[in-house]
Amino acid sequence: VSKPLSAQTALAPAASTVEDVLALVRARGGRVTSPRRVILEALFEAAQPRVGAGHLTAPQLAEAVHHRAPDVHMSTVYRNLDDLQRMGVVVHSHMGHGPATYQLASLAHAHFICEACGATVEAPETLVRELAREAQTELGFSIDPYHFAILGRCAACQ
Amino acid sequence: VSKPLSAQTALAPAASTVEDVLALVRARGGRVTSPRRVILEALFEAAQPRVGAGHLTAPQLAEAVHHRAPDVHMSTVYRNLDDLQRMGVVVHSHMGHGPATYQLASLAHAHFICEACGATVEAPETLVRELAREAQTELGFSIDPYHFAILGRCAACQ
DNA sequence: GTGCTTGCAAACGTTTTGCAGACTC
DNA sequence: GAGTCTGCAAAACGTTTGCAAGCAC
Repeated sequence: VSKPLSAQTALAPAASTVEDVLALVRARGGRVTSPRRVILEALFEAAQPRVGAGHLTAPQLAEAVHHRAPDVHMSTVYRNLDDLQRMGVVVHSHMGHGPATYQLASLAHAHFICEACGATVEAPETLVRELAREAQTELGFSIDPYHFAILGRCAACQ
Repeated sequence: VSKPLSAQTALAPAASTVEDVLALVRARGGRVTSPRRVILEALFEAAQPRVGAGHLTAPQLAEAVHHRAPDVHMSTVYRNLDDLQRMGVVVHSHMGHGPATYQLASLAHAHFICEACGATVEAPETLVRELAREAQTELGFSIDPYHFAILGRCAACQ
């Protein structure tokens, strides 16, 4: 049984700047603090195509945060990730083994991960939607397609 | 002629008794020890429809093992799960949050898990096969459908 | 001022490791 | 006899918690 999701609000609509997200945070009863701002900045930075795939583990995020604000504590990072998820502006997913990764809700996408070379492939939306449709009609199940990566072997590694 | 355990071998064909699996273990270069036998017995027991869904976390498995053999150490459980996976007779998967779960390879199946009530729904093979086919034709990606559960909300909880 | 949020330290649960001795084949 | 496997102790790892002080609103 997973954590209570009852307090989870709807996911954030596309928000393209840190200040957009902070406005959402405020609108949803959260406060704007400097650790929170830095954490969101780091998540935005990781989402830059040149920088990364847009998802970071909590330790990776903490390291990025420490470049700007060395005093932000690990536990603050975890608590913020939790809170930001409850506010619907961040989502986490499980990519292969190892710790969960976090990303901005507005940028969430489904993943395939190659077990051999570690490559991550973004799943096309059509495929995701089709799976969602089938799970709904056949099982009455409404899937959360971004939460778990699908593992296997990429074209090059088969 | 002992086989290296470093390389993963093909998954085991249907093996319906502990002794069948142990024969496979021997055939693949593993030895038959009493902790190993007890661990497999516990996995078989969990697969009984009346007992459970067929998958246990490592701590759950350790507890079951301790009923029969209190001296089997936690680390032995982990090492055996590792070895048995390498020999292709056990697989693990990630079901929602929390630790990985292990099951007999011959009984592996894909899962949907309800985030609200925790119910686990076995995915119909047709659906799994279709997803596998699409991932292959559209992305050249060969999926391992049993490794990760798909989260969402079951019919009752939507 | 209220009460959300923070830093710190300590603990938690799961998993991995090094080692010497025991056991299977 | 060779090499796998075991129990033990210790540590690594990611994560959570209690608390008193600090800060946003």
